[in-house]
Amino acid sequence: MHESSTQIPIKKGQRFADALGRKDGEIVAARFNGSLFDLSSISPSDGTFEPVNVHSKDGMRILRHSAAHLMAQATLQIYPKARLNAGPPTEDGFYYDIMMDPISSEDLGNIEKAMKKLAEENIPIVREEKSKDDLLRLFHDNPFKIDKIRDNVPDGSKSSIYVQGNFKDFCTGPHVPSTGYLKNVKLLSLASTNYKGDEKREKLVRIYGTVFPSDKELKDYLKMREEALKRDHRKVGQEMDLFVFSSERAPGFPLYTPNGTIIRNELIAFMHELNARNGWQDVSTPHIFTDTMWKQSGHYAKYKDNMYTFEFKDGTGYAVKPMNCPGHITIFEREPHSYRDLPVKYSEPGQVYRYEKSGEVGGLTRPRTFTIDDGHGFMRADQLVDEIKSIIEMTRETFRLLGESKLDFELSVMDEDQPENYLIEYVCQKCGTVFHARKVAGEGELQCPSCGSDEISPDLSKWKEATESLRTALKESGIVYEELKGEAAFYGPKIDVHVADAIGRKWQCSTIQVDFMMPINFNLQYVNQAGKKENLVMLHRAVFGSYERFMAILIENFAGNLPTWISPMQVFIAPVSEKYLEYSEKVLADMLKKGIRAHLDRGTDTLNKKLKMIRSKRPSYIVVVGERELESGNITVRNRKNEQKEMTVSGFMDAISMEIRERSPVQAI
RNA sequence: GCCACUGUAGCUCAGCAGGGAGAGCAGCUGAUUCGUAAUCAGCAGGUCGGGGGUUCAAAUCCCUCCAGUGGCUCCA
Repeated sequence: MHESSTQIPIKKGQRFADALGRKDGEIVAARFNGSLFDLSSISPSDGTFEPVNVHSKDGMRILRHSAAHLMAQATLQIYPKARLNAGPPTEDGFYYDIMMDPISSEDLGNIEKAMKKLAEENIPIVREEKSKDDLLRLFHDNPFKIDKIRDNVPDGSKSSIYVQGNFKDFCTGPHVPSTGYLKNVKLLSLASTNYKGDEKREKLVRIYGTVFPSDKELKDYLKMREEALKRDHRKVGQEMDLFVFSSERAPGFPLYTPNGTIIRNELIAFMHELNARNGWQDVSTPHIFTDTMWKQSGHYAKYKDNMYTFEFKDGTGYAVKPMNCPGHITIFEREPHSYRDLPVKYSEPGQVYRYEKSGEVGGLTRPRTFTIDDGHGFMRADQLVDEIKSIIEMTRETFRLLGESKLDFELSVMDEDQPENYLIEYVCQKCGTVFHARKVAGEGELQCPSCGSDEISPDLSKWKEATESLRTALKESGIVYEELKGEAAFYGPKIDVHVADAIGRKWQCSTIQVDFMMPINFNLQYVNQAGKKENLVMLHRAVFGSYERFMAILIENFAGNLPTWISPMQVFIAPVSEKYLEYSEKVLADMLKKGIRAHLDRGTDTLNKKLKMIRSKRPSYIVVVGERELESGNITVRNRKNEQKEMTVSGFMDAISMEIRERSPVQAI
């Protein structure tokens, strides 16, 4: 991205465009005193401004926001009855939400055509200041805009609209100077959404598109998008024969083939070692528990609709587990714990089942059963920071498996203005009882469970302490993170790590959650130094997140060309002809004996054909055996970069074994 | 769950203004015994997602259900 820091002097009352002097199609706005202005705007005072290049982050946002307006203009031309809601820029394009009759992807072409025509006409985009009353009058036939004007413009003050030809939109801008800047647009997809994300509100059509400063950049982007689709784990998984879905027998439930199971097992083995090194003990729990447990844990109250439940013929209610924590708690509870024992940390590859609504299921990133590398730590509050730091370090080590990958850390904290969303500690002012509760909307005021008084006051100190522990751990680990207010789980604050897939969608992988609820629900305590029982804190953590989702990201990250240690086919042996089968069998047997996942092609195809056909299975190394090798007793090895080398069998096996042992992301040969 | 699109052989896809269900690859058989991204020939393979309707006749038109894809909502 192009970031400039050139400063240009400007006088009060002068237009930015005039001060800029030269005509430069790359400059789309001006930054003055930290705010963005249209080039056609007048400077409010003397000073200097920075020209905003279209290739800068702000420049692209302005370009895309302007393209959203252009799309709205074109849409209104074709569908005059349409009503616009909002059209912001996104990370790689823009969208506009519009209330209109559903349209099809063919209609998108027409809108795009109309947009290009308007861009060709190079219509000036003009900002106009209007009073609130004028705004309400101008947009009287659009309830969404009226809402926005009422919400955002204080009485008696002014705001702006942007006008291009016969089109106007309520908007603070800034925008590019004219529609001519928006020639390289492409409409990408259609979706539906509801006003304010509320499914009870109006249904809107969302049209996605993108725009670039030049035709070449647009073409490059579209090409990149196409390439990304080829890396989709569902496609690669099919080619490599890793998993299957049976839409009739198990919709949304992945079944792993032998190849896929190899990847899964390697990941599980990695996590087993990482856990052991960090003091997490392996446990194993059943998939089904009686409903008494789910009632106690609170899962029934909140998630019963998303759980697979059934009643056995003896009348007992059961549920397939949607989470592993109650199981781990059941193990923890088996004996009393001294403060000296803590932390106690249990982990397991715990397979859970959650009913995801039909439109939400998809591939391995959102299946209906998945296996969490689930860990539950039982500890004292003073141990939180160190334990969280340790998990953060585990996260870093784990994601190094992907080579270069960008991790987004998020800290989700409570919104203190909405205490009803959280489980909070309350103190009764009358009798002094301390209790935990979650205010439920519409259920009236909370009362003290022992004296019935409603003179109770919330005590947020535990929440604050937990949040501060997470913050401290992040800071001391040197992590740059984003803090999201109101995103905390109802039982505690959390850290989430997001990783992007092939098409740029962000998926939550690692998570570290402080939990107040479970220790209360299950009355989990330890005996302190004074011999008194004390509440403990629970830490839920997953490093991969789920094996399914991590596998998807792993596949997409490497486009299926996995590091050798986790590659289902580490070596593919291709004899030049059947004459060399006997020698090939010997080479294969040697490798299998060493634990190398080698596969021999015993078919009668030509060498060319064998190599062509195995391509989609993405073997780490290809070994060719023919007359030369038979005579020398060697093999010819070809790596992923298509580099060839003749080696002794033992030399190759030593090198690849080392590579596998080290879980190296790069090839040794 | 909501909106749009899609569903034909193991895979990729053609056929769809109604009238014989097709191709390439994979598979099987035979010939070829081959040096780094497809040797040749033959054979076999399908309830056209399921159900209902319109029609003399439906893969094709209509309705409905299911599933998949992209979004929205949700994601303990």
